[in-house]
Amino acid sequence: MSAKPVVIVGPTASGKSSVAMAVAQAETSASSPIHIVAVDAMQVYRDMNIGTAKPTVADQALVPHHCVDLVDSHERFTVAEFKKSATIALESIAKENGRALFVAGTGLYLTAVIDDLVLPGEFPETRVAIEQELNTATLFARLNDLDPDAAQKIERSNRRRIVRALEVCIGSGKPFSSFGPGTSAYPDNGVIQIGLRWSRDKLAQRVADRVYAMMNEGLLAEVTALRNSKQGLSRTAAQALGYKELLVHLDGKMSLDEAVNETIIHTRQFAVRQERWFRRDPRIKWVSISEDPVAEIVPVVAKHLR
RNA sequence: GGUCGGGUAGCUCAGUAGGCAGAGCAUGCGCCUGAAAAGCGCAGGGUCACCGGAUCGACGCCGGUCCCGACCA
Repeated sequence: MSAKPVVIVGPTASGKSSVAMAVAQAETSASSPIHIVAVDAMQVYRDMNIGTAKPTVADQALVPHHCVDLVDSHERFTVAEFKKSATIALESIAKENGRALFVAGTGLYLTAVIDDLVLPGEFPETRVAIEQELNTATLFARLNDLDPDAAQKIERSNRRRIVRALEVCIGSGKPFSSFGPGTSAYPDNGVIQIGLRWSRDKLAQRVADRVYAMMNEGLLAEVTALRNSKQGLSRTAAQALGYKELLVHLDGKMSLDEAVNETIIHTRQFAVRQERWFRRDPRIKWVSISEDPVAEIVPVVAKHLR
């Protein structure tokens, strides 16, 4: 990494983006402007704006943003592309003598960048061959044979992780575990991370409020347009919260009310999963918020940006 | 008013020819390297509507009460 960013982490609907905007505008030293980098697996897709809570055009005009709108919504996108884009963004920010402020909701993407995860590469033909085997237990046994260290860290029912580990072992000829300690190493990387923490009840309320607000802003129309586009949505984009559920509704398999309620539940669950991911990282400085994230957090972030 | 269903976990519902009460979802907790807004695991949770009866033993059988639904009048 060229320059050390300051990172704001927190679950969805915690108010990360508004904090970042406020910080960036408060710190308008012309010599070293703040750039916001979105570390978010869904804001990378163009034309998915309302449901991903993407920074608005107005916000993007006020403060330079990075890692937003990187690909079309029918395209495949993975951590590797993200890591590349974020690295390029950091370089260009450094070149402009700016300061990078990360707004991070996707833990894996953040780790990939700030802890410089080594991505072992992809081996598509190998993967296809592995996928032929339908019995996950058999795959697990094979992995346990090739790379016992990796197998030990994976639940034997987690087909997804088993397949990927096997893909790397067979494709690269080296054990998956030889590529590094993984996502839970938490090395001292010098990056300051500040976490926004809400009580569960308040966060749940904010999630529900935000989903209703998105509906009022026209999320249904946005999803309808994407659904009608010739290329459709990529596998990943089609799983985005709010989009996934509204697509089911548009297929006539669920009422609109149900789809909205499901979106609220799934978003709440996602927020909890994000909290669980981030709270394992001992390097994060947590700040509890009771009412107003901007008022309560901006001073903390600003202090670290000096 | 009558007949027939039904009342079991927060929700939707299984269940037992009487023998320690189940699933899915939700909730809590944990895991996480190319789909990560994804994926996987573990856990808590019940006066089986209420009252009485027969039985060694009742969520189940018998009698009554109260609720809900459908149909009939």
